[in-house]
Amino acid sequence: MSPTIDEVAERSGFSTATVSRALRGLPNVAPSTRDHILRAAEQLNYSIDPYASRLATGRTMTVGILVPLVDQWFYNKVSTIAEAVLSAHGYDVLRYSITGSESRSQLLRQIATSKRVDGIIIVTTPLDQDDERVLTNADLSVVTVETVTDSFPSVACDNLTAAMTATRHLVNLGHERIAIISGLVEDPMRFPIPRDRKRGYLHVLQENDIEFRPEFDVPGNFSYEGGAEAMTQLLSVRQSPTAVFAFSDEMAIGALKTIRDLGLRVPEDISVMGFDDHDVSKYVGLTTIHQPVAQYGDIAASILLSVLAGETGDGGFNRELPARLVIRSTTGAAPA
Amino acid sequence: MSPTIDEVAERSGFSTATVSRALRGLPNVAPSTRDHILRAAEQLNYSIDPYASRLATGRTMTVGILVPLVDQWFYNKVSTIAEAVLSAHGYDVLRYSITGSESRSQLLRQIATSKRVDGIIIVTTPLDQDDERVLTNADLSVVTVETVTDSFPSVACDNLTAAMTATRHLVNLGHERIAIISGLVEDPMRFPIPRDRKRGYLHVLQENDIEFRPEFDVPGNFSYEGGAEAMTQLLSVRQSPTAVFAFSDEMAIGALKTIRDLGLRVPEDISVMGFDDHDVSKYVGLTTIHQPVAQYGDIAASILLSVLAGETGDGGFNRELPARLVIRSTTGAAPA
DNA sequence: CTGTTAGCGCCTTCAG
DNA sequence: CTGAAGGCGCTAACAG
Repeated sequence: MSPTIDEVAERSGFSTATVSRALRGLPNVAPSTRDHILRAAEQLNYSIDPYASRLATGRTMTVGILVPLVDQWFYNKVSTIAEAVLSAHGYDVLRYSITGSESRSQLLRQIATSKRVDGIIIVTTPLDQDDERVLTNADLSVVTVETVTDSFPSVACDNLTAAMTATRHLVNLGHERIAIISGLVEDPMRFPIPRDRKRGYLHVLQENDIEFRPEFDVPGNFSYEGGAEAMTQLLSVRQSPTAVFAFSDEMAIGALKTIRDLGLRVPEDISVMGFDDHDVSKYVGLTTIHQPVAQYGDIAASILLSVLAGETGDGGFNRELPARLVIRSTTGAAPA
Repeated sequence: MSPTIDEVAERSGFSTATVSRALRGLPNVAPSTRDHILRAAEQLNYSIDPYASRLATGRTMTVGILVPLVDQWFYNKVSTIAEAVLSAHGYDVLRYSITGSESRSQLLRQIATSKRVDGIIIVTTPLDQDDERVLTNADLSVVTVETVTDSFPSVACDNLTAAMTATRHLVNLGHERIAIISGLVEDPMRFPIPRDRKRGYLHVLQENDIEFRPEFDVPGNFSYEGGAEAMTQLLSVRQSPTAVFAFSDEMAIGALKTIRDLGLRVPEDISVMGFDDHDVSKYVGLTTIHQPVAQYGDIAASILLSVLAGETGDGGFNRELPARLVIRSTTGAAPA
């Protein structure tokens, strides 16, 4: 079996209490004593049992990351970065994903009662009053990404403005028949992001006296395939769009395939723009809105760390990061 | 504070022992008793403290997944799926990624002594004798993916054959100047995959009396960018290649960009093929070798689960899954 | 079928 | 600066 703290105590000639202090770097241990103990631990190849430690301290030293659908670039990026900074600070991280069957609230309640984590990063998922209360009552530190509440600190970009920028880009190119490939086909949770982006789109349409056509709003489920399907639907409309703004790069790329399979040219016949700036977008020449996804993970993790460290950063700490237009080759002047 | 087992015992009128048994679904509990206890637990919103439980049982009910560089499609896919099946079976999962600074062996040793996991899925990473011993001594159940040892069960495809298939496809199209964009620039761990694929490539070259040109082997680091850079290097060679076989789709896509930026056409001027069948590949029309990545995660998790359950499946259980050529539009006849 | 009694390995007062 | 002792919440024999 692996060595316990008692063996280290015995070998070093000190009590387990002193060994515990020494190993954790606490004060009130004589330097020579500490050396002695560290050496003994080293020789025994000893390592603190994290679970026993947790039981004794009440701190789990693990945090959760909650994402809606883990198999998307955005979520992978955010969680990967967050994991890296968290684990660099000694935390274990558990990824939770909301699958179809469990509702967000159930999962949240389960996490809250499971005594498994000290804190959690909630990505993109909206929270209602109940959810917030459950989290607060469970004494969990929480940070949200791309969703804001008035209870927890958050990191996000201004989706409304970003969508306006995207739409304006298209309008400025002379497009008037501009469609959107929006969010989820079924959206029981009412994700705020697609809504904000659509509002930005509508705003710019109105600003330019362009009438919104309901058939120009087709959901794409944030997937390649969904984007491709949405596009075939959009192209089947009489007076089909000359430009499409997809709410994620994956959907935009799906749309591109549909367009090209039909023998249409991009951007000569139709312009396409995405949102996110997926790692692959640069390589397929997709015009898009770049949002600092990696930073979301980085900053969210850092905030969570400081909250866990007890640094009471005056409560509501909502960071808004800039998004920007990246023009590549899938958008161009509207056809004559 | 959250309720403890004692409170449930008190409220239900049974001892903690019986409560423990009832809650875990163990036998030797009268149905009515169990009902009673479950109800009490429910009312208290009680949930077993996993860390206390771990301490008492010695089983952590958590497993690790070790990947080299987590920010790649392949690893995300494998680990996401594996996480899903593992957590469906009550396990927590911790992702470990080998970063530049820590060596594989260090990490492995750390994991082995950390007492944190019962088992681990090791993806793509080669293991030497020492590594294997460390893992075995720590009494960890291990399953490997895309790397085989004679100590642990594994899942993989036949990279040699798959690479031969890929190369033959190119040869059959009339190509003779076939380059590869291979693995890591620096490969201290000596990953077996790029080696196997290169062997397959060389084999087919030889089979067809095509001489291997060393300048036709450029590493691409398995990234979009690396693939793009490798391609510019390949195109700067006198008598540059008419076909390129990249060892991952990301690299192939990077290469495509370089080619097109230079005004060359694909596949008329140059053919490109990848490996993996990345989710995006279908949408960019990339010819590639499809390997069942999701299944790797699924099967590896299942095997690990059965090993953890003590089902001694006669030791070496090496599953080899089929890979297949998927012809799309980036490969074509060699230019005249 | 149920309860009692020891721990699991570590941390934390509280003395010294 | 160091040690003794009790307890974190749960499980595992062993009795009954």
